[in-house]
Amino acid sequence: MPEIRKPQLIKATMQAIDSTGLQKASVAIISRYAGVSPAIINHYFGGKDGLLEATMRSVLKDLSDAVRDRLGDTDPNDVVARIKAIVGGNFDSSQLDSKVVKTWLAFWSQAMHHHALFRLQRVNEQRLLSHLRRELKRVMEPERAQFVAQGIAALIDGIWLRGALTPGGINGELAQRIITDYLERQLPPSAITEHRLTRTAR
Amino acid sequence: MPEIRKPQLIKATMQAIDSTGLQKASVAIISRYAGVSPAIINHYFGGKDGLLEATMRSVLKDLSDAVRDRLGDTDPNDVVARIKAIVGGNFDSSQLDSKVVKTWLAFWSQAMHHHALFRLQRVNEQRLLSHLRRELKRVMEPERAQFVAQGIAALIDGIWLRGALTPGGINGELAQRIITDYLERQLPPSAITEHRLTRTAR
DNA sequence: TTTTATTAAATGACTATTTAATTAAAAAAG
DNA sequence: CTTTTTTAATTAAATAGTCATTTAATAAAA
Repeated sequence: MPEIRKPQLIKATMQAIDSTGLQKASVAIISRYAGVSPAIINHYFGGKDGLLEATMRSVLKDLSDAVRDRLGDTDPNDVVARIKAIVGGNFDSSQLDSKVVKTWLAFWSQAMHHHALFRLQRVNEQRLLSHLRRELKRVMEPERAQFVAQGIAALIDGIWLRGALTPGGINGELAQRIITDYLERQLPPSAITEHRLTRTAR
Repeated sequence: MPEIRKPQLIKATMQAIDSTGLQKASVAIISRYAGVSPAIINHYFGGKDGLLEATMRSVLKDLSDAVRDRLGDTDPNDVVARIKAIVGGNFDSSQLDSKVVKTWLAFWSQAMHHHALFRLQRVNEQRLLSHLRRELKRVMEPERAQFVAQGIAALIDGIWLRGALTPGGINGELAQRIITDYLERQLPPSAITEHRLTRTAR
């Protein structure tokens, strides 16, 4: 029993949001994108809300996967590389697609009035902070690590948000440069040395 | 002929967005907040779109005013103070109000599908960048000034966006600390000295 | 008297969801 | 294997409601 309809409808939801905005993404329009009857949304998701929640879950999972994959490819002791992996995951090409960007933003504003979406978004927000803090704590005091983590997280979201409004879209490469620059100016000299030694030693 | 209705309806629009979200902010609900008939929205704004555009204009103007006021109180030669004024304006108490934050975010996501709103938002985005760049160019090379301006702008928007999802709201004081810290690490030593001398000299 | 402000009511289009019916697939029984 | 029975998938149509906007009328102001 291959559940083909659910991903199909989630993709259609993102297409609808991309082309007309969440405001006008009615079940009629979404189901038309998927080439099925509107009633099928209720059958598989229990209603429009269920579909929207599932769509957001899907977007969050893709981001989470992109970060996890990149972290898996780094030396567990190379703090700088790991932070760059986290940043890179957030600016992965899968995250820069217009469909995905507009869906993200739509849900971000929607989350403030929808308990379920709010909770999802908040977990995601805290996870980014937690990932960054865990790495930073290895090269600076905890309090400072928390501070810098908030800075990096803000840079990620801010660059992403500003890019969403730019006609050309998000410049992932520039994003990496800005955040790497920030990170290097925050690291104590000892951490940079340690990092380089570690990398050389392997 | 005191045009009392327009600001009244704009305020009602923000109240509606604050309590139910833009999605459900119908002309019926908005006009109920204002205590008038729905038809009056068409009379004064030509339609719902006109009202939304006017509301966004109002929000943008409040931000612009907050920045301009603070810039007016600084020494034109004190670069650091002026950048802090720009940042401070963006985190002015008027900008941290729940009504305003939710309205901002709603329009941000709406702008992608609405020519008029997109243009407004983009002008605002570019103005922040331009303000920052103008100041930074006095203490670093133009190319670097552009780079740092993008960093500060991203930090402002990122902290603001993340704060919007936080139950406690935006922490304006922490925002200033993070951004000031960023700025100080970007300034060449000469600029810091210059700044301090200028301030002492007055 | 002419214009402006305001509203109640009507309009027609669109909303999400439900119902009932139909088709296709899977399971069970022969 | 077939045939029958049961379950799941899918839809067209109906429902009840909300949407923004228009119309026509009334009240107020100029």
